[in-house]
Amino acid sequence: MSDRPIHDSEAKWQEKWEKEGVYRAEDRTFPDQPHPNPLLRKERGSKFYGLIEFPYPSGDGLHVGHPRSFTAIDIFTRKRRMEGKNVLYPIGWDAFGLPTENYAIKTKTAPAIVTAQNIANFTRQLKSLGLGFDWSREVSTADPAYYKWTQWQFLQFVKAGLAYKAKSTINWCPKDKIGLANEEAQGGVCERCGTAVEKREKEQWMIKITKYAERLLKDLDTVDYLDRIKTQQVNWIGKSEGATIRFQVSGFRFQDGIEVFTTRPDTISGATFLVIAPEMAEAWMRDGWEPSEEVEKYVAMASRRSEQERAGAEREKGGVSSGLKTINPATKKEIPIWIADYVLASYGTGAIMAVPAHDERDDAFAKKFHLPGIFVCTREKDWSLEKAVNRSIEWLEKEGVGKRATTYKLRDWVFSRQRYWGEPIPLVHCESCAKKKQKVLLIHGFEGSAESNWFPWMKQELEKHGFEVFLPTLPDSSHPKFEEWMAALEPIIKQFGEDDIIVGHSLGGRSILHLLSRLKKRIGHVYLIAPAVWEKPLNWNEIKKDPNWEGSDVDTFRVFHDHAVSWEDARPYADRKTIIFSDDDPYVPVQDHSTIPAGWFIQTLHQKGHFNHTEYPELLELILQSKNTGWIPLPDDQLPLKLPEVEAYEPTDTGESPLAKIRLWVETTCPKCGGKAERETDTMPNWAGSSWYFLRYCDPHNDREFASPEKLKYWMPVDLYNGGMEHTTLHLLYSRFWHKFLWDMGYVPHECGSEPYRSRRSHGLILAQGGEKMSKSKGNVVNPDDVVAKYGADVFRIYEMFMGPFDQAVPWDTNGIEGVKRFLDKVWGLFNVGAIHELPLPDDGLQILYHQTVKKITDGIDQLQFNTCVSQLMILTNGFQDAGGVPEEYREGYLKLLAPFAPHLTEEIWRTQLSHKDSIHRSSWPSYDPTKIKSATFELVIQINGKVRDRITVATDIAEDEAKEVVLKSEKVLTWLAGKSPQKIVYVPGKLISIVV
RNA sequence: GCCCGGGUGGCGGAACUGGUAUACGCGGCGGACUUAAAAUCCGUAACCCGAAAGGGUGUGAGGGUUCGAUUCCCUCCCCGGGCACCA
Repeated sequence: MSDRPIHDSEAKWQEKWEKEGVYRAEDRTFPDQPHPNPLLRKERGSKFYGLIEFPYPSGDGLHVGHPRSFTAIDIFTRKRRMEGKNVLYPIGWDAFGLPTENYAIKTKTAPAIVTAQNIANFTRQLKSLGLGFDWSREVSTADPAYYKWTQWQFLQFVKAGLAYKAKSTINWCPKDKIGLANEEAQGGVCERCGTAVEKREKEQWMIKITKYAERLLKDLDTVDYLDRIKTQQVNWIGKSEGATIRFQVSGFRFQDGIEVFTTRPDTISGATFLVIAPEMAEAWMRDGWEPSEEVEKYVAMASRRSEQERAGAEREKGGVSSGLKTINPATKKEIPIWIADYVLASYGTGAIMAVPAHDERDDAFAKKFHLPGIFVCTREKDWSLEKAVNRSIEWLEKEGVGKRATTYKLRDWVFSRQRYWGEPIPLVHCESCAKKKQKVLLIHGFEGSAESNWFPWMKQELEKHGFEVFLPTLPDSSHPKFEEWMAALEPIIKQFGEDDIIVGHSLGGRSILHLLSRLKKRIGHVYLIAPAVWEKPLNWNEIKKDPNWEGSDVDTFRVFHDHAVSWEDARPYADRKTIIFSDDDPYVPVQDHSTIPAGWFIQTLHQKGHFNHTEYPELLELILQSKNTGWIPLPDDQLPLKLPEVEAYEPTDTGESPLAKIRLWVETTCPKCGGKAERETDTMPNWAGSSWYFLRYCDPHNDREFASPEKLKYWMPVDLYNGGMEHTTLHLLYSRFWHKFLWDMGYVPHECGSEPYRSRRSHGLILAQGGEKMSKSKGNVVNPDDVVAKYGADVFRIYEMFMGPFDQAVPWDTNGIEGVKRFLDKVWGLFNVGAIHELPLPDDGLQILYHQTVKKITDGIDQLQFNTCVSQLMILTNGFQDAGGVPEEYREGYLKLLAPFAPHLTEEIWRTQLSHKDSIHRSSWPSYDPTKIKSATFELVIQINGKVRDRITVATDIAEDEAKEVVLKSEKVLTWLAGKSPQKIVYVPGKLISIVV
């Protein structure tokens, strides 16, 4: 018997597979309509998209943890391929990031060069493992052809008003000299180096992920994630429902009072004082409040303290009286206002009402500062908590002192990094554009006027914010003539430019589409509010009968409406385009991107009616997002904005990115006005490029779009996504959010669904031999290269699957791997013993074992139970060995079951010994015969008083009476019964008989 | 403190909707082959009592439901992970 071929054979097949394109995914067209609920959609159509978190190509090379996840999904996708699916299993590089930059600083090598070297090494390592990646789709986030689209997508956030620059307190790591997101500074220490973070004020780009909090929470119901992953997401989003209550402040010149958030408004009578966060007090001081010296001292001290110190071990509550008083609206009693840092500025409203009787923290604070803690229970004894809360909110709303409110722990995403090795943020700051006065044109609808609905209010509000507002009453709006309206509007728009804004309601919204495509003039931002553009052709006879339209001149409206509009034609002439629907509108139903082409940002406000009220603060808020800040997006044709080459990568002590030092790069011209402008010097975080890479895999070489809608429609959503638990809060949340936004914009086709991952699983860590974490400093790191060199890839793969349950942490065991090697040696031996004509014929036992194994592997892989799959394959292998060989009729099936686990060895046997031309990995998955899984007889277990006393072999289909009869005759049973008669006999078919005496 | 996991032989771990606890692998022990060793193969193995047949005990601890509990319920202990002054 020859030795099992390893290294030469493995390398040979790896090359051959690549040449033959065995793992190449084939782009096809979208075959069928997916079910609207992704959970029920299952794996639709002919495709299967399996995804692993693309690795960060660190200088240390592949860790043994990477192959655990990669091999698992490799096995899964190989099986799907053999089941006839068109499989996409791609690989790429999360290539931007700090370690590379730090290495570059140390060695004075360009990060791009370091990255290229690391990628080459990772590629070599991954290829040596025989993973069935489609290498033709390889992407790298640091490749300008890739980050062009990361930048472009970021600009879509800017244009939709979801990105903004704000001065915020950031977590500053003094060692790495970098601002960290809250998520990266958990526990008050830097995630990377463990140094305690400081608080610093810095202008940062932020993305409004909080706007998506509710959807990110609710849509978890539509995906199949591991429960603990869902739980972590839910906790991270941290929704709480309750009320905001406004407390009037006597003697303070800000008339708005103080708003607090509480989940227990029913306890308001017990509120004996208010507490505000020091940051709030600081803000008041900036606005002119002059507190006592003591307060000033306290606030200054609190702002110096880091989050970590504030949340520190003892949690000794500090605070100071503000000297201000307010009135408890329930008891009408005067209560004091305190300032204390146990109240967080960033949660709720930054202020609380303290109810010592109900809240431990308030109680501790009250005791320490000798504040009153009266207990007044407003809750009727038999009310549930929910009812009490609801009643109290009703009372607050009736009194006009408070209202129902929901808050989330989730904060906006701090998107800026003051570092070199990341995507440059493609914005320039133009002083002269910032100063320009912007025009707004408000267009009313059918039967409207400058005095109707919310127009007068909106005009006034916008003027307060410095806009020049045009609000014409259009001719004869009850009997609108198309050309007359156009003639009234066109001269106004002719004065408009790329900074200006048009807002149209209903028929006015429809008119915007006409105006843009007629005038072909570029406008800044258009808002179509419940635009009179319907998804389906209108049935005019029905409209005439509709009571909502009663008394209206439907015929004239119809003539106007017959002038066709096109979303597509209008699209190029407005830089930003927002459509707003009300979700309960009698005239205009909510539309989505199945009818409106990509590029329009569709928002649905939870409003009743057709926007006929006099005030809409939400609309105002949206329009104010178009207010020019002087930050100008680069036009698409100037993307990618490439990272300039620099000599020194050190971040600066001032907190600015190294890019700020390159004046030649920073100084540029404004793409809008052509004047002098300066580039943004911050770069994007790692989370940016990894938020959409799964979309790029669908169409990795596209240079006109980040991915074509056709390809996205075919491949998305990802069917199975596996990654580490360390990414279940941040990466998973960010990428879900990013994807939802692109979906909202229509760039991800509607058919894909708004959730990127149909299912998400997680693998456990691989620990070092003793059970502790692997780390370089402990010197207990196992290098995959060494394992592959010694045993080959097949053994390495199977060992990693066999170690323990996939989702649990397991320690590496040098001895354990030997068993796997023996297993594959045995397999090889089975195909090398004697001549083929000496093969045994299958007996009953072997037949059952084979069919059971097929079933077990078929189900087991789908459930990611790889460890038990391997043991079952070992059992079958032992069975064949005992029988003296593999019976002819099981040879191919057996090999195929093994193929996903040991792709090289099985291919070697398949092609060399069984003389197949095509790869085993493109063969079909074996099936089993359910009737051959059960044996004709089984061992009936006999229990007497719960103890096993005998076993009798009986026919599988034995009847209950017959079984009982046989059992009661058994000698052992008679002995144990000792003459007594059974009180009860329980029969479990196919299993046992339990006799109670 | 709160929320998730998880505690099964010497070790990694199996056990379907409650139904023979310890599959498979490692390691151990005994044997075969060999001059010898390695490799391979065969056998053995939870613990206690017993020469054996056999009996008893046993899935972190205690209790409960059940003819029957690793599995379901209650209380508690330990380990791992996440969140943590979130009003």
